[in-house]
Amino acid sequence: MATEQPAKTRTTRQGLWVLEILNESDSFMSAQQLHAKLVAKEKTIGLATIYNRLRALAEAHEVDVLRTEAGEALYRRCGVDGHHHHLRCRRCGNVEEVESAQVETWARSLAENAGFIDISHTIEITGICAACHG
Amino acid sequence: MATEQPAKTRTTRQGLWVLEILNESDSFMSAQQLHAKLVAKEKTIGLATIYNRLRALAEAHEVDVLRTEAGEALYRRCGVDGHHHHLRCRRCGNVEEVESAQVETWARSLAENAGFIDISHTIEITGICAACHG
DNA sequence: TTACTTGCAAACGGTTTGCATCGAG
DNA sequence: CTCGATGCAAACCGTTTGCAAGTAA
Repeated sequence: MATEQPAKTRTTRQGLWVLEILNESDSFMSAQQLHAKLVAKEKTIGLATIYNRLRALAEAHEVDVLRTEAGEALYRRCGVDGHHHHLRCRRCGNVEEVESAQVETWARSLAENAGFIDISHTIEITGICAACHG
Repeated sequence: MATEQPAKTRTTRQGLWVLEILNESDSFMSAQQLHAKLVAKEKTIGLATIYNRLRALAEAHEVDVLRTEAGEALYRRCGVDGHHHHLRCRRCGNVEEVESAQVETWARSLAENAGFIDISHTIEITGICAACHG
């Protein structure tokens, strides 16, 4: 393994703040929510910077990205190791993680059988959670 | 309490055009692509109308909607009966349909066990197809 | 006739970008 | 000192909406 250092990302105060917030939370958040959290912490940072950092992190696969039905992007720090999917309540927005080796296998072999390579997949299950329809 | 009005959608020339295009194609398309196809057929119709129709159709579950990574909405006529998912090539954009009762069951029971109701799900598998990496 | 539909144009909301300035290396 | 990072403001882009005119029922 090469001691790859192509990541020429400079260490800036703002960049660290963004990571800090991402690390503090274990659920998806939008760029604007992240910005709000920093403002709440009295950190001065521009929205543009957040979008820049987030895009860089996404390209480097350091965060996972998903889109809400409204077209808004949600980000979350997500180790490449723990691949999983989400069960989200459409009412309260709460997200639970979901894993299933079976489904992972199904998706992979299906695509392989079709001659695909470099396979990836996304699964989103939504509904109204018990607390919300109780 | 509920003054339920049934679908009181008027039959208009434009509404029919939109359905016509949706019926002609068996793959997802954006509102703008749909508009372009109508223009190509010398049909005069406003983009706003297409968005209106499409939104109404989506609310009535007459079309399926999904979002591209770029946040653009794609629509497709899709009978409620034939629920299926997609295997898409990231290079050529080709889409194949995929079905699996197993996975449908898995998704449903998973959400039910978590106490969810009104469950729905989306699965997107992507990769590079045989023709593209051959 | 009634009131839903159309469609132009303007508003919107999330995201990206131009560019002058800041600051890490 | 250099060159990437920052962030305000403005551009972008897909989508929604206000409203006057058109039209199905």
